[in-house]
Amino acid sequence: MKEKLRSLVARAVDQLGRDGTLPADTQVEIQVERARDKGHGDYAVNTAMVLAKQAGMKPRELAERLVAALPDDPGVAGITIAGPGFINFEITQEAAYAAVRDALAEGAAYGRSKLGAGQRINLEFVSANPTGPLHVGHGRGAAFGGALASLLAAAGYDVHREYYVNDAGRQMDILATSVWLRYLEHQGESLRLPDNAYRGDYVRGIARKLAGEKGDTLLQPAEVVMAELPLDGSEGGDKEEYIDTLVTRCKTLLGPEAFAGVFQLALDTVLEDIRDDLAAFGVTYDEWFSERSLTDTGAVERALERLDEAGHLYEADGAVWFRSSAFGDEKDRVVRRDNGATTYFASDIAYHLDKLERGYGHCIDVWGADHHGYVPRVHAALRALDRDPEQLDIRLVQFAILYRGSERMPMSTRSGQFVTLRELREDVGADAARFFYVMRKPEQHLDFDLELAKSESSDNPVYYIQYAHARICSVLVQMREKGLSHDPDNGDRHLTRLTESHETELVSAIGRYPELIELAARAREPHQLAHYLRELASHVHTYYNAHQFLVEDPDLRDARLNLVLAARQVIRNGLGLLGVSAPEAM
RNA sequence: GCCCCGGUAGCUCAGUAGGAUAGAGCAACCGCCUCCUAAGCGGUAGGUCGCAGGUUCGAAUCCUGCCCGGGGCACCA
Repeated sequence: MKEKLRSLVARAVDQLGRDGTLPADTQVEIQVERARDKGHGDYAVNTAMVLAKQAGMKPRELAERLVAALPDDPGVAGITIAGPGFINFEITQEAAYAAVRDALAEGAAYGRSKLGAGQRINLEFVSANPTGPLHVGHGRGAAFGGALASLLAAAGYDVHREYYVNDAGRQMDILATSVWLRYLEHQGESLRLPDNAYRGDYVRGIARKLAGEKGDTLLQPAEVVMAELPLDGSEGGDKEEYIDTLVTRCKTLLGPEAFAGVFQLALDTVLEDIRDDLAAFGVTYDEWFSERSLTDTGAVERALERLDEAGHLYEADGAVWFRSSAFGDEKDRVVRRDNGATTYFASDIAYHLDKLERGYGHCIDVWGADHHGYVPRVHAALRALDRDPEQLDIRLVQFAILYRGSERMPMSTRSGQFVTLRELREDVGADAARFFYVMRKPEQHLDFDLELAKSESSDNPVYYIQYAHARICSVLVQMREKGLSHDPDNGDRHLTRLTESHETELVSAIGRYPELIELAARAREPHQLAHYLRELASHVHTYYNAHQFLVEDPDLRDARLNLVLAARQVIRNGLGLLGVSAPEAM
């Protein structure tokens, strides 16, 4: 309907261009909006106000000319000019009921759009280091990314969900070392855990697994392992230097092969945990992309060569630097350290180049807000490689802070006292967790109230929406118990019986769903869907309280059932995109 | 110091590429279950949209400056 109105107005503008009211080559983006106020009809167009200046006449006057030039359309019931020069359209009941018809006919496909036209999008999200279980901060990225992926897919994009696995580098070495130290403990050695070691319980778990597989073959006396180390941070030394020394010693004592074994066991265990965790959260991936593979295949070296050939690399202080400041970054960045190893940033350049070369014209990265300083350098790298930085859309997601009542929950992976995503799921349930995470726009800090998420009350928006769905299901159960049946075709023939204000509003809300999918997808804002669903549920509850659906009159009854079943379909579809279930009963 | 995000009702937040009288939920107060699940509904009350300028037919929305809160500024990942 929105599109139809747009084309009607476009034709009117052309017409005025031909008769000289407007400049002949007038170009304007015609904005058709849902009227916020019922008194303003169903749709509003502001074109007259936008073009008033060019036309050299008052907005209302131009609006009148436009209206006069509008072609007739059977879906339009009335046109009025209001306010400063809005053209308000009222659509016919028949056109409005089409939403109910479509929702029932299209079912799960209702709301799907061709907006994306099959364009391939690579959506990378979570990508947490596999150094431990996901915590609640990652949960927001998972819920947001998962919902955005579904939303974009519903809007007609070909979405590829990807997790970038940081399976190389220092942090993973530290994890492997931490596992080995716990293993030594498990074998009866007593030693002091470094400040910077990973100390969560899961490390002990991996250590036990290691002991189970390797027995005491990896055992070394604690005195040897801990001999002549520098001072640790808490001892007045440098904790980074301390842990690095220990990592090096670990590699030496174990030998490259055994160390690689410990490393791999730690990686596989943690990654499997993450994968299971996300799957239970309703988030799945098309690809788990290994950072290490970029080094193994030489992709990192190739990327650096390309930068070098283009003259964007230079040496200083024994390291190789990328001249990112020439491409909008605040300073240059190291891509190869003085010890010869490439940096994480170098891998990231290769990774993003790889994504583009795999044929994704558009890439979306979902990052934690703490990585925002990293954005300019990645864009700089793409620019330096003659790629359009617009192709990489980086969405930053702010922190989620957990509260239990008024108590703020602490979080720190290193100390091991974080609240894991798994714990959160088990506490409040996956449905509530996913909804709460996407309810707020991503730029907004999220106060996640555990008590509220768990409460089975009207305070809780998840249950409110799910309840609307369950109530409709329950009506059908009641219907059968009363020995009645529903004839959808008959209902369809009598949709015009739905004239109550509660009914027309619900019809209108259902009709808005496809528009909302496009809007939310375009803006990459799943929270719009969450808010819409709350509104839709509100219409359902209001209607439910105001009117009986299972009335005597079979025509009216069938029509009402068509309406609420259409609403149920939209709730189901919408919740599905957010990864929230739509229970039949509660 | 520089960069990013936020500042809208007592609280938590929406506000759809600047649009008509700024909206929800919670909390507060008043009502509604012999009737399809009260995990619900109706009503009342609640606002200098952080502050000051600017842009224009029109600004919570765009621009500039300032104030407050959160985060980030590694040869870590």
